[in-house]
Amino acid sequence: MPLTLYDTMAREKRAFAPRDPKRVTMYVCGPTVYNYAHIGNARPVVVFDVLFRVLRYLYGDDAVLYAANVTDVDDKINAKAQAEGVPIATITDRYLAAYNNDMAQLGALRPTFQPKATETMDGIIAMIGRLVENRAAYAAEGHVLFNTQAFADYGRLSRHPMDDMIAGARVDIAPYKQHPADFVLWKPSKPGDPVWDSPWGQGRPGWHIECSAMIEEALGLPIDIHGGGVDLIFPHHENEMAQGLCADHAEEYARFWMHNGFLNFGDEKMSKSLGNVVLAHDLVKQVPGEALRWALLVGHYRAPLEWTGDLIEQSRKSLDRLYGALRRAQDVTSSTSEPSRKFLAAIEDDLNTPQAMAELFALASELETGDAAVRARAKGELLASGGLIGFLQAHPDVWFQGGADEDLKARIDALIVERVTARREKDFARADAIRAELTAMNVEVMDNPTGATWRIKDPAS
RNA sequence: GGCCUGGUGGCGGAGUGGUGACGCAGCGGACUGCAAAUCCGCGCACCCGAGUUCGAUUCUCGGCCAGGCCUCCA
Repeated sequence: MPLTLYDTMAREKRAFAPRDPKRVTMYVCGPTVYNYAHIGNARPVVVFDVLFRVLRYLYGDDAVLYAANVTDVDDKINAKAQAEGVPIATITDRYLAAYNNDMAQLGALRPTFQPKATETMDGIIAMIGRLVENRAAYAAEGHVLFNTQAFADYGRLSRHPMDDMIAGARVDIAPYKQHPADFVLWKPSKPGDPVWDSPWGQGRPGWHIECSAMIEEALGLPIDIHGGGVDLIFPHHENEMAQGLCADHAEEYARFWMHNGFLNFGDEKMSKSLGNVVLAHDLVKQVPGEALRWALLVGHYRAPLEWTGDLIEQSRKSLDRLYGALRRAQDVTSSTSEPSRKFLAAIEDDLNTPQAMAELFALASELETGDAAVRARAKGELLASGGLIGFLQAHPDVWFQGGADEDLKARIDALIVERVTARREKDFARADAIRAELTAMNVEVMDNPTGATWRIKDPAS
């Protein structure tokens, strides 16, 4: 079963084969680090993390090179730095550290490369130079602009015919532009903002050029997969590709273009306990990161996703089901460490995570009801399948303990022991009293023939 | 106005030209000192209209609705 991916350029699913199976390359547009990332920013991170993991599984961990850039030159960063009276690096360092931390909580592996715009400045300037040399760009009034007329395929990715772009109501016509669709590669900085020297005067790069330069530097053209949110198709990816191709007279930029759907925020659906929390940075403090990851993958990556408190609740409960099955099967020894065929087939079909998750539940059922051989296989497949896309790697007890600290756990365990004894002696009044006490501590007791297990009922509250 | 997605049961969400995926919630039963979990079973969904077809939720056309993008903003 080959990996099939939907390619935005072709507008259809295509069988994926890397140019070089020993060197699979992927680039995804990363964050601008001027604030904490909101959960919408986390969607592409998680989606492409799944792809990263699948590629590593298929081609080997060392064969996959994944680059995600960090935009650390930006007006919003400048504004924040000025407001706080600190260098921009203070701002960008702070939010990049938080970003990496938050994304790790969502189970995202660190990309192989995480290039920064500020550290790619030489490459950016060199690339602009080549574009000017190739007559694909021109300097005017301290700006350098990309000459869209020089690139016949401009508009091909986004399917925006040139005429439309001129006819569009929101075209900004600046006097120094040769064509309304031309876009900036280099521009003067505003007073007080950071500047870099260039052959066209002091200034800073435009938004799109940094990605082109980073791809060239970190991976080299053409790359196998380029990812990002749908909102980036135009103009960002269109421009990025135009620059990259024209600078090097290259034929091909990205062999597969992949775009994840937007994450929308339901109007008033957020549950009370979660308020209107939309920052990933805040969410990971209140909800297990794995549940958030589940929520982000519960729909297909290309479909829009409505972000609601209910979605988060359901996601946590779905994981309860899976971890519950594993908890009840702690005495079972896995007989395999490979994902199930059905699971793999689903995930290789353009990352059909909803169907892959359904297979996880099917495996959980087998684990509950099968004979010894079935259970051993099901446990192994459940763990391996879940693990392939970043789930179910915690110990079940830890999942259900919901982050309780050692002191609390000790107190709960003591009560559990006491209650088990009371039940054994048929002192049900005492057993019920202890249950009530535990309930007051937000702990739910689950009896079984040999003793009892427990869980924190709602880690968020 | 242009381009592009999508409209599936109480909710989320796959999929398919012809026996209602899967999860959450709900209902009935088994199990259980109680409870939870688990197990067994239940609900008869596919925006509207026309067409193709023996048969369409699935294909075609039209309509309605929702969402996205249409340049310096990630």
